[in-house]
Amino acid sequence: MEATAPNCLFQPDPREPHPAPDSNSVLGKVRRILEVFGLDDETLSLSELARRTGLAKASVHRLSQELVQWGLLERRNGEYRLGMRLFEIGQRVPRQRILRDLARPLMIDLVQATHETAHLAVADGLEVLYLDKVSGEHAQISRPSRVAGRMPLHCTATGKALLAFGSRHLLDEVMTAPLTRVTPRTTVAPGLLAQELQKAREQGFVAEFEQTRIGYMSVAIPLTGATGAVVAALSVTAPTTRAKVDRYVGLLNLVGRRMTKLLSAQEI
Amino acid sequence: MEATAPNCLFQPDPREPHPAPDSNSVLGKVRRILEVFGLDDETLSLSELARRTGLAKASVHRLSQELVQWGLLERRNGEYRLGMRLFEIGQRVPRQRILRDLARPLMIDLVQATHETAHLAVADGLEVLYLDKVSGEHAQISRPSRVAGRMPLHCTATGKALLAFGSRHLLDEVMTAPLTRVTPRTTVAPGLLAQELQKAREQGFVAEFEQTRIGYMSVAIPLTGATGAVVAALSVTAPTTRAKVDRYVGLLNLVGRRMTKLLSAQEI
DNA sequence: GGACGTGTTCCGCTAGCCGGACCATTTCGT
DNA sequence: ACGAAATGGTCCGGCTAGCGGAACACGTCC
Repeated sequence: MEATAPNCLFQPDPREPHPAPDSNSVLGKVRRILEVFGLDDETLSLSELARRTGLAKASVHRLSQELVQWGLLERRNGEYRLGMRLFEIGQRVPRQRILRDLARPLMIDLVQATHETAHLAVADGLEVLYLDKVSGEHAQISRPSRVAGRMPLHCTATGKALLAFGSRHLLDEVMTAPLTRVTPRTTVAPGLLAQELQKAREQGFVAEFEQTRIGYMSVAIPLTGATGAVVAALSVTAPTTRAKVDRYVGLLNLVGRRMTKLLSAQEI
Repeated sequence: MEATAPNCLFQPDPREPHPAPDSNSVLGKVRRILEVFGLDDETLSLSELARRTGLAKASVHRLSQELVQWGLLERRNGEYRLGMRLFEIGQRVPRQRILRDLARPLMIDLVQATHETAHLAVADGLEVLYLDKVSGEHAQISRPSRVAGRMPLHCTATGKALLAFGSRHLLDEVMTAPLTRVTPRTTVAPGLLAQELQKAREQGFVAEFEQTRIGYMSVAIPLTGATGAVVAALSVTAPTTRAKVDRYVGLLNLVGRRMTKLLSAQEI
């Protein structure tokens, strides 16, 4: 009954969200193939695919053919890339779709009231996973936050909200792992983080200044589901020069109450 | 060299976008498992999964376990549902991401100018696949169009645009298959459809009235990529009572020109 | 009580997967 | 120009991973 693979010796990424990368099952190979496509690796050749996955060229060829037939992979003059059907199926995942559909109108309200950017995120592993993002009209240059992007839990406002109001177990996991420094102002001392979270629990919200990206700050609140457990977090991000924390907190609380009502009717 | 499976005898759906459903390979089984989750089937039990896929219970059990470990499936008190990682990988598919990222700001402009709903779609099989949707503030009740949803090519404005300006091969395929009637006003006569498409080619846009949904009309234009080929379509949908076709056409053409410039710099 | 339904485990058989070796092209490199 | 070294693609015997019927342990409903 001991799942969660025993291979904890891993350099590249300190504790990834889903363990067990090596497995010579067919599914293991398929997994490797689909996951070597990075966020910006548009296309990969067959040889490149074989090299990165560590699989035999013949195996990659056979499996890729089948994946193309399914639509999970596409072929563009000899190169492979992720296929449209992957997007299609991905849009069906209920946890994401329900949260998104409920939150979207409220996020638009938030953005219209603040002219800044709103984020919706859930915890996945030791990171936040952004489910949606609505940008304000203020032209934002090269903001790297993107939908389905990830960031550490301990440096983002949404992450801290999920930690402060989420399960004890998750917090313990974060505390035992080393806290990576994302910017010079990122909280990397466990004690300090604990203080921040305690303050958050008292205030009901989290504010973070330049801990994720220099020049920007965020305010976040937790969103609770029908059972009362925290299921997601909602945030407003703004340049520090324009930061109006009190206003963001007021608006977020307003939106949060509406969201709680909507979520209590749903099964998440 | 004869790919594309020889099993053309299929009742359930007249020509589905991706052929070859039966295959006793591991990937074939996984495909069945992931695709029996309908648009609204939140969760399925193991037995239900085995029943719908036609696979042995033990096989479903084993594969599902591996899928849960990967994150493509999630388990909620005994029931299975599509997992978050599916959403995450799906957001990476380049064709969708590039089109969406480029079109999103322009779609927001469109919506702010019209207060109606904008759609971005591509052709997939004999259907349009909606990549994105931006709704106007006018409260729209129970509009079933959703992101990653599908509709026949021949009844929607976006679909007709993709047919009129797309590849000859695609048009032939649509013409040979029977044209399903979605509403009483749907064009089901091939000759009439051909006329509509010819008119569209002359005018540079497509308008459709209540052919997809009673009470609503749409105007669409094609979007051309770097090579000059049509890669997607953009539309405005409004209740027939508020329809201002000329205005929508003007705005769409404006946006279309900007989009063409953006797309010509990208590789789609 | 038994007759369902569920999820889970076991285990021997076999077919589906494996991957080294090989081939046909194209693209270098000097 | 000419190999050298890439590339994508195919073949096929060996073997192992996957298969699925059967049996299991629950819970639930007449």
